[in-house]
Amino acid sequence: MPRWEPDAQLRLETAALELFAERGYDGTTVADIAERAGLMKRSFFRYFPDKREALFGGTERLVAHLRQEVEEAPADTPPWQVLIAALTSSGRLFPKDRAVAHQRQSVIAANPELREREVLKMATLHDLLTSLLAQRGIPERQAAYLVRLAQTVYEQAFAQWIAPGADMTFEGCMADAAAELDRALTLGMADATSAARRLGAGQPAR
Amino acid sequence: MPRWEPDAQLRLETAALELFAERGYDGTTVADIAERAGLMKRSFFRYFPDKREALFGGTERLVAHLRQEVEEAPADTPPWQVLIAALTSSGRLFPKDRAVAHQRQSVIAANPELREREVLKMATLHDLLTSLLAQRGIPERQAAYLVRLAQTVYEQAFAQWIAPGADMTFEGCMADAAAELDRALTLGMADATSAARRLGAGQPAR
DNA sequence: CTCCTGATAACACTTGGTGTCGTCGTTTGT
DNA sequence: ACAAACGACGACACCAAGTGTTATCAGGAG
Repeated sequence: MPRWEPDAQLRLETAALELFAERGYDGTTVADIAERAGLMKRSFFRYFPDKREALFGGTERLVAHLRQEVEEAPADTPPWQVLIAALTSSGRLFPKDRAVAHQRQSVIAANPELREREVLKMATLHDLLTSLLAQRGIPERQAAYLVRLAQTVYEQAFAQWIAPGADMTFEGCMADAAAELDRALTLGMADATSAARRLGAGQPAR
Repeated sequence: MPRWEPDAQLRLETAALELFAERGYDGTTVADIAERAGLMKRSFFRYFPDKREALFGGTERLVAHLRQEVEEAPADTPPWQVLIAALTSSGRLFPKDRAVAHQRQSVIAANPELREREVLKMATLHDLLTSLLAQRGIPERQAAYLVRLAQTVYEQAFAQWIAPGADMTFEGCMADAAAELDRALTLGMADATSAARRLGAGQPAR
């Protein structure tokens, strides 16, 4: 007979999400979370470096997935296609139950500290993807642009997928968001100093 | 004769930047900062909501500047041009001494907590600019894409401006970064589902 | 049976951050 | 010119996040 219940980390994650939803992030102490999970406050920090991380457990898997997808893509696949494919397939890592994802997102949106952490995760992902593209021979600053754009598509798609009501696969949401990007680029940059004019006029600058 | 020295906030900001550079962010307590500024720990929190904010004092001015620039732009100016113009002119708010900006950026880069805050500030700016564009009639999701792209140009330009060695105006850096964006869009998305193809075909959407 | 390992409780401690009150120059009103 | 309200700060108490350390006890290896 084991001395302690198994799955301590999972219990902590569940307890944290529940309590944040019930009382808010600020209204919940680490001791509260630990107590609901049947542990001591000190044990919480053996599983998570800080209080926020209890909500961001899935990040390592996402990082691993993206790294693998990009590294394994054929060398001649255009970078944009690599990014979109990797991000689209990462939808497999999402919880089966959209409601869980939605609740988690609500909790994050309700608290600046949590938003801060989420945004940092996206920035970390940005650095990762940029360096992976750089390894494929894409100039680093150009890679940075493509990654940022792809991440924004991803965020928009995720928001749409989460939304209650709409009943789409994540893949469908990604396709939608990418189409919207098309419109934004043609509409927004139509007569700026930028891509649209050069592409339209066939006149490479510089 | 005043009872206390004036400019307490400025003294705190200076002390914080110095100490973070000397001993690192973690190696510096709020009491240390307050002491160097000739105040008590409690007074620090009368000027800043938390320890990190001592490094981000300029944000309110930046927000005010961007809001004003976007709101005052003629209604028929294309959104991309509005964004780039607003961000470019915000270079006027930077410290005259590039070395100060560079040191500040080094301190931020050296600490995840500070990076977290910086990235949150950018996200806040993103929300602001997106809603300002939405007020101008740009569909919100398209606005989100344009803003993200413009912010990335801004970041790249700032990094280049900061860099020791290169001696360019911020305006010049923005132009450079925008040109790099051109190349990224043509190169990276050449045969994706996206804008480049449609633009190349001379087919304005909408 | 004993030793070792690993996960946990228990406890002390530092630091970020807040509430509160008293103090005393400064400013305002008359 | 004088009193009252104001404002910035010191001083102190307090809570919660996060860390270091030690003791405890299950199960596995020899």
